[in-house]
Amino acid sequence: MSVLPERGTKRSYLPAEERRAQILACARAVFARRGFHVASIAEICSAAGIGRGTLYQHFTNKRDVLEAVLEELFERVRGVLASRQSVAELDGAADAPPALICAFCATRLRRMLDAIFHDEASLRLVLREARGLDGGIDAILARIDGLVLGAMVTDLESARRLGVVETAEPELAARFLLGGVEKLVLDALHADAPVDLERIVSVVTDIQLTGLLSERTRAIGRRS
Amino acid sequence: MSVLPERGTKRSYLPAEERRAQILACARAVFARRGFHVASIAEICSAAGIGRGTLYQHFTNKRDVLEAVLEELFERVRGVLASRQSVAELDGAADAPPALICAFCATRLRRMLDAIFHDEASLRLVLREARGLDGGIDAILARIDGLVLGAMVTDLESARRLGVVETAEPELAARFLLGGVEKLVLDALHADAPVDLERIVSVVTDIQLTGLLSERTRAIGRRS
Amino acid sequence: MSVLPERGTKRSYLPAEERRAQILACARAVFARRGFHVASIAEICSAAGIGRGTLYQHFTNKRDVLEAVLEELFERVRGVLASRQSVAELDGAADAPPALICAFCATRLRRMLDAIFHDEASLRLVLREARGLDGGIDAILARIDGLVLGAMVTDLESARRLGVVETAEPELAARFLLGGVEKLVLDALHADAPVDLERIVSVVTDIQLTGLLSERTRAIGRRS
Amino acid sequence: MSVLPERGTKRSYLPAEERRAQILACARAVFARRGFHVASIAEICSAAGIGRGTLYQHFTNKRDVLEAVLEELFERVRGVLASRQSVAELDGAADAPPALICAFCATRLRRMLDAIFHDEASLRLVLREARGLDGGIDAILARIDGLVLGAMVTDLESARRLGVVETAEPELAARFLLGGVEKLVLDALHADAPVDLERIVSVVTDIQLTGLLSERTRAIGRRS
DNA sequence: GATGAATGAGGTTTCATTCAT
DNA sequence: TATGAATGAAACCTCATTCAT
Repeated sequence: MSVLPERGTKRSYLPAEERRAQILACARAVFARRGFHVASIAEICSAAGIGRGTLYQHFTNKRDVLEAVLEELFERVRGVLASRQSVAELDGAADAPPALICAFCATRLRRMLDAIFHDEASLRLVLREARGLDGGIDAILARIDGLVLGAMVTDLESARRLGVVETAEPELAARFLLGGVEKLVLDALHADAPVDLERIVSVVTDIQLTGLLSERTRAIGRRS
Repeated sequence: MSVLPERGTKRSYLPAEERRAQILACARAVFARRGFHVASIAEICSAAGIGRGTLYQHFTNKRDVLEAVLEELFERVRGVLASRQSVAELDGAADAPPALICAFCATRLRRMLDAIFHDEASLRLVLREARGLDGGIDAILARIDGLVLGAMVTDLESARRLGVVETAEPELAARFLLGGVEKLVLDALHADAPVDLERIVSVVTDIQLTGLLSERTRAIGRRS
Repeated sequence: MSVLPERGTKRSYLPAEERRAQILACARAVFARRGFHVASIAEICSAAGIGRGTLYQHFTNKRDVLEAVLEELFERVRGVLASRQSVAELDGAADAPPALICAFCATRLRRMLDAIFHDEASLRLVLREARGLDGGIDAILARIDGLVLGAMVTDLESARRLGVVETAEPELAARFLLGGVEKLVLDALHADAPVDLERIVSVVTDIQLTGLLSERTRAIGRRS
Repeated sequence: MSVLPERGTKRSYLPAEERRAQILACARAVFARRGFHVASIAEICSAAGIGRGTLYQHFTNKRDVLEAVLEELFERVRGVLASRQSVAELDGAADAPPALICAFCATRLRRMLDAIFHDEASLRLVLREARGLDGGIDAILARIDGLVLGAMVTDLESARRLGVVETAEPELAARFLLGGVEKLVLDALHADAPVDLERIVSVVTDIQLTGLLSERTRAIGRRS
């Protein structure tokens, strides 16, 4: 992850833009691996192969660095969401069988999450970075969350309009789903297991759409 | 939350046991409010109305204090779970209508979560405390998580044996549910809104058991 | 000036009050010798024979230390001025010969300046410490100045009421005198010469009271 | 005060001589406004509209910049003093009335001070710049002081030879006068009031020449 | 048991100065 | 000649921990 300069060179010169981006990349990795508080500026700088002072020519603060990392992530997520096709445009969904719908939803969810969970670093950052730091960090994390939830809610409402799902509280349902996925991902991270987003998403979509009740029990419900 | 000594007394003497418990109570509050890294020993001590040195007669470390707080929580959760009635013992469940089952599950889940979410402090602690600190903290958090998940999995398997639910992956399902609840609780905390655990649990149980799909779509599924 | 702990002792314990006073004494010396910006906290601490952290248990800031030093000086000057006898009470002054009056004024001025110029350290501090630091430093320096000027103005006005002096602008006259003394003292300090306050004050008082004009020229003035 | 390059030009090329002079002008302003320690190289450079590296092609040091600024000032003062008419050449002074002499002295003093206090920047620089920096800065400030004091002493001695003034210690008298003026100017600066050098000089000259004693008291002196 | 003064490692941040372009 | 990216020494400050009282 770290981008060290060529061996033997004392200094490496980069245009400000590039240097900033490089620092951001290293910072993301370090923050993700160690957490904001434990990570030190020195760590980030040595990961980037630069002196400590250099970092401060591009960022005013340690917090500013984290903010920039998250801002970048925010932009990426926004970009991905903006370029998605609207569910509403899908015709014929109303008459599709459940299995097909599940598959479609899973894929669609997967795509979106890929934007956030683009790399393990971003993922760890968003999921477990200590909230409660002063300044804009909470706000950005909230904005990212809002972006994702908003997209999910939009989808749910479109689906409801198509008659595919029924839910009185799309907000809650979206949050619930997202929370469930996050937990599964976190646990995988925590166990140092590879994150099989594909499988997680498909299982989770299935549960949320179909529900856990057995067909037998449902039948009892329909009878009464 | 802080347990200050009587006014006017310079020093207050307490038997070791009590003092330890008192410190723990204050520490839980402070850690919850500020997070492990941001909270300072001084903060905890002044909340407890004691000198900084006193804390070190009962704990070896800042980390040790957090560990003790979590250990205490762990014991409480274990106690609650140990005293629960087994689902397996419930007869007649197999023929109950879905609505009744949902209500039952919701209540049961609610009871368990109450143990962890006993007070806002415990709750914030478990949900957002930065993982990744060296030492036993991760382990304890994992043990608490395991306790809860274990209970949920046991319930799910009992229910499956009764023919009430169908799930190939009770582990995943349990984690998913727990994650969803946690997210909803966290978001409420984060918005400084009161945590309406009652409502959260009931909505969430409903979604997970019944699923979001409309009856119309399900019918299509049954036809094919 | 530095108050080092006994040799061989690792730590020396002092009641907060005393430690604070000791640090202040050392800080005054160091600030005086090196100037606020050049002086470092480390310097002050090693002069006081304490660790760097100890200083920060008594002061919040480097600036706070300087402020405290100056505040102390302010209080000392105020005390001295408060205990002075009023000029107005002196009877018979109206008919005293000029030489006597000069001597009296010189002594009185000397007493007052002794309070400020109590030691070389205070003196250097007040006279040449960089003004323009944010915070209360300017204000305290101004208050000290005001104290001294106020006392001088009061004296001048009493003297005028007694018919001993004539001046339309006691404010200006006082500032002028004080400025003149300060310059002479500064120059002495600067040349590393001992500051003969006795002589400076007497010469300066003489010039300001009597004036430089020759008796011959004055006579011309009286004639016309 | 800053001499910015033409708008739209990325780089502006100047012959070394001019660039140096331009930097000096900006540096004088910045040092005056902020003080040597607080002023930063970056500040000076951005005031001059140049890159930080450029400054180091004309000066070796931050200190070197201040030295150059002061050296320039020194030369200007020397020039002004060199072109003054000698007091000794003035005839008839011996029989002039005191008021006329005061007026003459005030004007003459005013002229000289104008050279130093040419602009507010120079003035602040000379009066309050922290002494005690290693290197030649103290020396230059002392040389400037010496220049002015020398001129004043010469004047005083000429006047004494003409019988206009009486003073055993022209050195002290000159310093005293200069100190008094400086204080008044500093206080005005400090209060952000405009510096009315005209008035300051005339009041101060009057006090120093005539003295504060009332005519009544003087008469007592003459009698005895 | 309790205290709070003392400590210093360790972190962040600044800024004069260098140097490749 | 001009630039501004890079540097790292050095400063300030925090705070968990120790220890004499």
